[in-house]
Amino acid sequence: MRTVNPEQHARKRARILAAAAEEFAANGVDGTSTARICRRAGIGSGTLFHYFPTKKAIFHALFADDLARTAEIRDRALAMPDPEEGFALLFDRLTADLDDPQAPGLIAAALIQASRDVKFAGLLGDDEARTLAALTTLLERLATKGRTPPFPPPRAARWLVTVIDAAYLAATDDGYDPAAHAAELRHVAAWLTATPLPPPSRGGGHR
Amino acid sequence: MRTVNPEQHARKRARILAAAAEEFAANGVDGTSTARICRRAGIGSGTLFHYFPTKKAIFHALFADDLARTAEIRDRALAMPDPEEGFALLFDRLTADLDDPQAPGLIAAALIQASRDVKFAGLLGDDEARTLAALTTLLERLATKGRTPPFPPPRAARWLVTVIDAAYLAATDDGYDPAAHAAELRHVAAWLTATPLPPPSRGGGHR
DNA sequence: GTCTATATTCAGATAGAC
DNA sequence: GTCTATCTGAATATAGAC
Repeated sequence: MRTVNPEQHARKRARILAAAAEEFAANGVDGTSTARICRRAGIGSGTLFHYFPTKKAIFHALFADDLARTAEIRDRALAMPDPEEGFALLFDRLTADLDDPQAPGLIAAALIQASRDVKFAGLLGDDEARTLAALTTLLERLATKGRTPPFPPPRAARWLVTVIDAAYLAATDDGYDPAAHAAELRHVAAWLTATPLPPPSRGGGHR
Repeated sequence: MRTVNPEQHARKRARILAAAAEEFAANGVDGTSTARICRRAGIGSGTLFHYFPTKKAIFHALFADDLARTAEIRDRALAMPDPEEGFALLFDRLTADLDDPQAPGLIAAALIQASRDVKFAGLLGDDEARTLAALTTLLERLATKGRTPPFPPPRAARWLVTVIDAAYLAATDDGYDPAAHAAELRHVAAWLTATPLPPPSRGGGHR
């Protein structure tokens, strides 16, 4: 009998997700029809529902894949003996997609989805809570080394996340220069955390 | 013959817009049916389309009303002899809706709409460009008084707007305290602009 | 009320692994 | 040769703008 080829399956799944991301980023969840995703992915509608049970599930998968990788890096950062290194690692991850032109649209779509889809809200909320906790811990460790940010660690962590989110949104502006923007963001983050950030580790984004 | 009562007309129009704002903020444009707006506004669908030609037009009106008032205040701020006072006035306006729970949803809806609706994108883009220009001018005037922000005025203005946008989005967090948040935002803004901001002028928001 | 758009289903066709 | 993964496109039923 025929068996499932995991590699092939994963490839096609990724292709569908890429097509869906483009559509969702441009038109939101409700503004995207499954037919458009199919057309862009070059498949029939039956195939789409062979890989994902519902349109909502496609959107969930798009984020779940990403959040899983973030969780990994978060743990790695917390396990590092040097908090400065850990902080830099996590910061790099959180800003890795700054040059992804789809980011603003996907964030907007996610915001709306979260207000209507409890499960999805939990997915995002959980991740955010863990990220805030990790950043707080790292900032507390840095504080014992004499680094005192303008706000107490939990609030500094909150503002850091806020500013990073803001940086993603600003990618909609015209005349947007990812490199210059990233450099400025490092400057703002350094002030917020009283921690100089080393130049970004080359190696590129991850999507 | 029966004539229109302008006051009554405006009242009902405002009521429809309020209902629409609530729905759009929670479900986005595509996720909101005109039927839901009608139900919430307590009117029939015929009435809705008597006041607005299309669903899109309702969304436009929601923002156009607000942007017109912002434009007014922007001009007033630029005309002030003391740039510090002008800056404070404009800043207060830009942050006036921070305690509006609908703000995050409406911003998300606007982001998606802007990517699909050229006219709407123009509406927002125009306003943003004017606001950036006004802030830049004010920061330049402040610079001549010895206030030197961490970035040159156009970039400092850009970051200020970006951070304010982000502050609106952060209003989705639980445990969100508008007052504390606003105070911290003032601190961040003061650093970004090298300008101490006086305590917010009481008088409340405007929506 | 009308008329269009669209998520999801289904009955079937093809083809690779055993 | 059989069994199942994979894929298709028409059919359905429902919702929603106007």
